[in-house]
Amino acid sequence: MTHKYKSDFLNILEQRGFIHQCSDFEELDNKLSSSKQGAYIGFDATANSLHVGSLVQIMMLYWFQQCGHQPYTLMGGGTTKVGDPSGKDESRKMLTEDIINENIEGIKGIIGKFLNYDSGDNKAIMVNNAEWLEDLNYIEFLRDCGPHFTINRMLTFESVKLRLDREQPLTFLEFNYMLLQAYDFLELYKRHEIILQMGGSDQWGNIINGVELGRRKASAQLYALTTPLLTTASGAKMGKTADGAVWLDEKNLSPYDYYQFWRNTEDADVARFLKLFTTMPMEEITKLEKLQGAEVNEAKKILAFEATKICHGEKAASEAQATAQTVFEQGGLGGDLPVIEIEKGALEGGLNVIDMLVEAGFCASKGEAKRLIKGGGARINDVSVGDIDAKITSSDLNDQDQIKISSGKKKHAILKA
RNA sequence: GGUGGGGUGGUCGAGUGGUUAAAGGCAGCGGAUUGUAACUCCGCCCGCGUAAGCGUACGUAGGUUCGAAUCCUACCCCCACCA
Repeated sequence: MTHKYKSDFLNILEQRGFIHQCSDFEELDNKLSSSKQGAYIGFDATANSLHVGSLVQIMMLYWFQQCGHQPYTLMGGGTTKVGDPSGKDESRKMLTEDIINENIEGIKGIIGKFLNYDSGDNKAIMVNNAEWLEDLNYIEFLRDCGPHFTINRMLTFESVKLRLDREQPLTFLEFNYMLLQAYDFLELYKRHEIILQMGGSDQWGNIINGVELGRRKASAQLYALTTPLLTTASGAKMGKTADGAVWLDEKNLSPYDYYQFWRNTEDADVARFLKLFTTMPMEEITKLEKLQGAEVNEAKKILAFEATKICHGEKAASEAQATAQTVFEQGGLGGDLPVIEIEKGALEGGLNVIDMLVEAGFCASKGEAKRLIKGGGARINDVSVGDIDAKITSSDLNDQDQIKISSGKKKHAILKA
């Protein structure tokens, strides 16, 4: 393995495919290799959870901490009230302070699974920009930061251009977002001597503004480092599935479903994802990368297991894997499948398959359930249901009083009497 | 404030009085193929109903008409130009 950089951190990121752009590789490398540094990533508080879209960034902070540096997570308690226009056609709905705070609590819990906030002299630290943005005095702020931003330049930023080009409104409120994010960087530098802001490639402009503000206001040398925008090999945005976002918390997405998300990675993405979303040594990944044809499934299992382990812990990952194996390789039932309790008595008269499909969450309406059956996609105990009037009876129970109900080949649930 | 343009199903986008539950694309779901992959092919894709059918739906509220997403009125919102 060749080492392009002096610092472990940049080498790891480089090897694992995290790097998209950096404002100054050489200088940053020097700083990172000479002493402990602080870096941060900002998180919007627009939802009470995070999904895999944020995972690359979190993993980057993970490595930062692993390399002995101090990671900071910035909660956008203040900036969320303004709303980042980056990559969006429309402005966000205004969120109330209560919701924002609730969201921050949720996000804290998730990041805590990836970073160590508890011990060590480089433990992760959480800050909230509401702390300094809330009490900002408008006139003071304008006089302080305003002169360093020209409208001419601001108009050239992607986030702004996108809106203007598409003739979508960009409010003055949102237009201010980039100033506030720049101000955050400056403030974090002053408070914690943080010299590096990381983020997705869509944040490049925002981060660079902070770098410049730091130089002008504090003569500070700050750095920007961004990750590439992640898409799947077939070009879709990462992290979207049928049922919506792939959340990182078990309340929104069970560890089993999380495991399955990774298990179903496209062939062409496996190696890339192993590097980004697991902490496996590069040598092992290189070996897995060589697998061909159906053998790729082995790599996918490892990817799914490792990724689930980091997020939900080893126990949950093992259980998810066991369930997946039983369900897909033996056609059985696994403990991690969703369970629907049913009355034994109800089976006497027979339960409508249609109702159970809706109950299991496979279909949003009875009509949809009927269509599923007509299309041959509904299965009871792995036998395709041919009749929309079909009923489930006690004769379908296995020796553990369970019935397997499936929609298609991948979605399964257990009816338990 | 004035003038002009526009608001259609998850999304993009046709549709300017009946044959429109609304073309087409995308997304999604299911089937075949397969390796729990990709590609390809096929079917489905507002709700209730086995079905005939009924109910809802084209910014909101009224109106004209046998009949309106389509015409009229008012209102709301967006865009452009002007002030």
